[in-house]
Amino acid sequence: MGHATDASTLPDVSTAGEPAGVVSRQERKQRTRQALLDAALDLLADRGFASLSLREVAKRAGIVPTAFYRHFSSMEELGIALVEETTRTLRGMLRADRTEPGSYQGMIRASVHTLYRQVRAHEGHFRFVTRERYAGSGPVSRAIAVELRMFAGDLAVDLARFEHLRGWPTDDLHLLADLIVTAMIATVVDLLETRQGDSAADERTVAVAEKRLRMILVGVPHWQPSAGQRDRGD
Amino acid sequence: MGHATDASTLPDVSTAGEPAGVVSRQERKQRTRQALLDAALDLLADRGFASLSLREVAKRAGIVPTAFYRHFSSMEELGIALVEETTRTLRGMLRADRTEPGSYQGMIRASVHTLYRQVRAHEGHFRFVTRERYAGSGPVSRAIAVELRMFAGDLAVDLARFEHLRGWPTDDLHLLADLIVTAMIATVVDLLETRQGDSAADERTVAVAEKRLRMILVGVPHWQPSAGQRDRGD
DNA sequence: GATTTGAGTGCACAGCTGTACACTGACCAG
DNA sequence: CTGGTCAGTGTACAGCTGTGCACTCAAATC
Repeated sequence: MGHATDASTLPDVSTAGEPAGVVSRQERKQRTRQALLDAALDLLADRGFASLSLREVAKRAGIVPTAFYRHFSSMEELGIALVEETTRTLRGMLRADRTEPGSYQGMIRASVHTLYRQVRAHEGHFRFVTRERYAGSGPVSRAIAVELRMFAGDLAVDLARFEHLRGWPTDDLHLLADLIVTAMIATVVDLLETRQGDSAADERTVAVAEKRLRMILVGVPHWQPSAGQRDRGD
Repeated sequence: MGHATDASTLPDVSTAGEPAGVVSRQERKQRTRQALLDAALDLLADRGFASLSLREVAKRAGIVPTAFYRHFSSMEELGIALVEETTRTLRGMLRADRTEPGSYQGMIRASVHTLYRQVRAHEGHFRFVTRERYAGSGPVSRAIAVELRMFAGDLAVDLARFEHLRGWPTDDLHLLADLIVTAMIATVVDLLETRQGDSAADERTVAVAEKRLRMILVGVPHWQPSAGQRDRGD
């Protein structure tokens, strides 16, 4: 990408109809930026983010270490960009899965399916996020925590539209939403542990994911909001 | 501990009634070993295990880097020892909390209280374990996974003694057990995020933990084992 | 066409890393 | 008293780390 023989940049023909090889300067920059993100993700396949060095990422992206700073002021900033990349579209997709609140069952199936497709399409991203979620007190973990809180917030709002949940206090609603988000994360982990390509195992994992959510939600109609504290013995 | 002026080793009086300063050789060794574990835990207060160097740990423990190998063949081995230290007593304590299966409520309260005391008494250990749980594919993460599976296994066995759960298939039982273990881990994380010393906040966190477990368990009597798949619309 | 901008280069530096090697000296068994 | 064991020492080395600095040279701007 740097000093090598690069025949793609023709002398004239400045702005034609967006051909593959010819690029503006800022487009070229963004391409290198993406190369850095992709390089980092590659290296993160079997290691933690903290053990990742700037030099390593730069080398794999095909640039010299010091050029890294033209794109990110630190590795942490790159990490945050990776978090954003992961959740950018997913949040909206999951919200869409709950637009018409029919049955829990339908909502569960749609959400799990969306999550499944998204994880399989971007394994590296989700492996990174689930790993870094608790891995330290750095800015990356904090960014992930913020994103997850937004997921849970979205969900709490949507849950409030359901029959049995209409009367629940906000605290209980958020507790349930957190429980569901946690279950979804567990599903992500399950999927990442399932060897890719084994579609039978995938179906099993998805079935377990749906069952897990049903198990959480089956109690909803029988929960008495914040009455609590009494030992009812069963 | 090494060449420094060490007045504690008196010339004679070999094996008296276990005074503090006088030690056998293997006892001295084990003391250094413990110093290494403690040093590692100190350093892990705000960083990931992977970013921990052998030299650093050795220095904080008061020995020279190469002496580290007298105790552990690698940092990974030390990490595994830390995992073991964390779960060694806890597993039995939690089992004891479920010896007489009275009510869910009692079981919940006892378990949460045990976990609470244990976390507060060994914050560093639990911070380490919750962080490293997903942090990579290394031997440490694997050791943690094994321990957690044992916790869940214990729990599944004990759950099988309860009224409504007697007829459940093993799969469903394990799913429920995993759900509960996950909730307990979430509680650990909550406790570690709660500033230590704020007893009011502690009580709130414990209350949330109990409520979360109740929310999971309230559905148990209404779950129809593996009937599933049908969309029952609520 | 002349000038400015800025992505990427190459070198340099101090500081850290794991670990090989030969060593010391206190403890312990004979 | 003698000799072996072994926890801990000190030196050394190659390889990696982040980042400062002066640079090139194509693209963008005037």
